[in-house]
Amino acid sequence: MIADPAARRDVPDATVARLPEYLRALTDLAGRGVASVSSEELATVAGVRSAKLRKDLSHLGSYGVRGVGYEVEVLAHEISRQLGLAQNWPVAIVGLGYLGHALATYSGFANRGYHVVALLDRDPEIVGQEIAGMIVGSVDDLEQVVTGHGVAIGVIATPAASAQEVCDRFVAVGVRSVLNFAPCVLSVPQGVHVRKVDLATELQILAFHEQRKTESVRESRPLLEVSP
Amino acid sequence: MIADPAARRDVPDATVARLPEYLRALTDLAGRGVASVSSEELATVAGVRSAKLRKDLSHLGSYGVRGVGYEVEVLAHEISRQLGLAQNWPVAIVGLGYLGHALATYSGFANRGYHVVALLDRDPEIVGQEIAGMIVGSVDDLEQVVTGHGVAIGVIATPAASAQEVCDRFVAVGVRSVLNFAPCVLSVPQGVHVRKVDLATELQILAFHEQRKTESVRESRPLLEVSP
DNA sequence: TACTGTGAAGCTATTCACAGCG
DNA sequence: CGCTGTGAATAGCTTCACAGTA
Repeated sequence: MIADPAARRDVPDATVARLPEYLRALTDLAGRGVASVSSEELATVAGVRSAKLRKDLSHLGSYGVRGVGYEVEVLAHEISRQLGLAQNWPVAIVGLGYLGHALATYSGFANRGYHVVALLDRDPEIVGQEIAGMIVGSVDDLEQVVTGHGVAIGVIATPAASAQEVCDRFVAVGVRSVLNFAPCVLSVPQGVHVRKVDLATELQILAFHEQRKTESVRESRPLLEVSP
Repeated sequence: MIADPAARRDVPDATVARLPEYLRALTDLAGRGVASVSSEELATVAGVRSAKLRKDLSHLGSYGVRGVGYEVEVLAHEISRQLGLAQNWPVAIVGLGYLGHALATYSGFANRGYHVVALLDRDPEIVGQEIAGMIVGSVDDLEQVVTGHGVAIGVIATPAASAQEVCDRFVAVGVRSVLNFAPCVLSVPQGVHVRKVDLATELQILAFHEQRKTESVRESRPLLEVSP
């Protein structure tokens, strides 16, 4: 085995997706003065099963003490490091409708390793406004802003019709990570990461399950058969 | 077979999670006057592989024509039906900070089978304001509002500290589907569905990958070779 | 022919259950 | 002893490849 703490093991995507939640849980515990937790306790706070938590953490290395548990500070620091939260990533937000506005003022960003360095919009009514202590700039200056601030992550909160164009411009000046709130698929070259969040999608998934619950109560019979 | 409410592994979760995206793609195509698509074309618009699309659709039944493709209208209708979008689910939003505001005005909801019937907040400064054509009510009236409008889905956009309490009150008056934007884990009884969206989580996942890219550039060596 | 629908194979993720260690 | 870390077992998801069909 390798002693190098920076040794890059392969961390599964499913695990990566849960690390922020573990970090959030650990931060909560630290705030309440808890110094040490078992996998069972931490799993409860994070909303997963303890076996899954232990397996996930095992991909990062061995940061627990057998018979005791995990030191909250140590583990929080390690997860932060792996997520790269020490680096204060410069973020630019394009599109300052209500959602962009919400993102710009979201304290969760500043507190967790991100630094919103630019707000851009196309609408002359919005350009020049002050939001979250920053002046909204024109999307025309996107390239200059990205280059000037070394923006690493681009957030797209525009209508769907503009999203691909904004994305292309981000990519053209070197942005390789994009968070897309517009309800459309973005096409990007290899090596660029896009994550998509669609608020309506989430509601639709809930509605699917809600409908099943309602149906099974109404019909009180299995959904098996449909005659053709 | 018995009408066991737990006996529903009909449509896999992973498939359900993609149905809204397929529907969005189909709606786009319909808007552009396209009447028929192949799985290849639809998959491209939806951002997946055609084999996955076909497998997903096969869980809903057989709505394509071999040698031809899918009729856009027919397939859109079928997915809508399965997602329960004909039912115009009544939704209540609690917490009208910027995010709640964004959700209340999000046209994606009204257009896709949801009906926001109530906005509630705790802050007397916000109660009484008009947002998206509705008057914000007091969270004190939550029970009355939920019962009166038959709210099926509760959206929580409050700070983390209030989220569990709001959730408990939703559940106590019969809400079984909750969309949680607060950065905390909600505990709910069996049979209640919670979906969580955390904006900071999404950024952290991107940052993880961004960091890996940056590291591998800095070190400029392939990820394979690790000397033991 | 050109496409869908689907078994089967391959992969990834989760859970189990216990060895290993403080 | 109690708890972590992990191989092994299981479950779930994706991809392949082609049989089946309008």
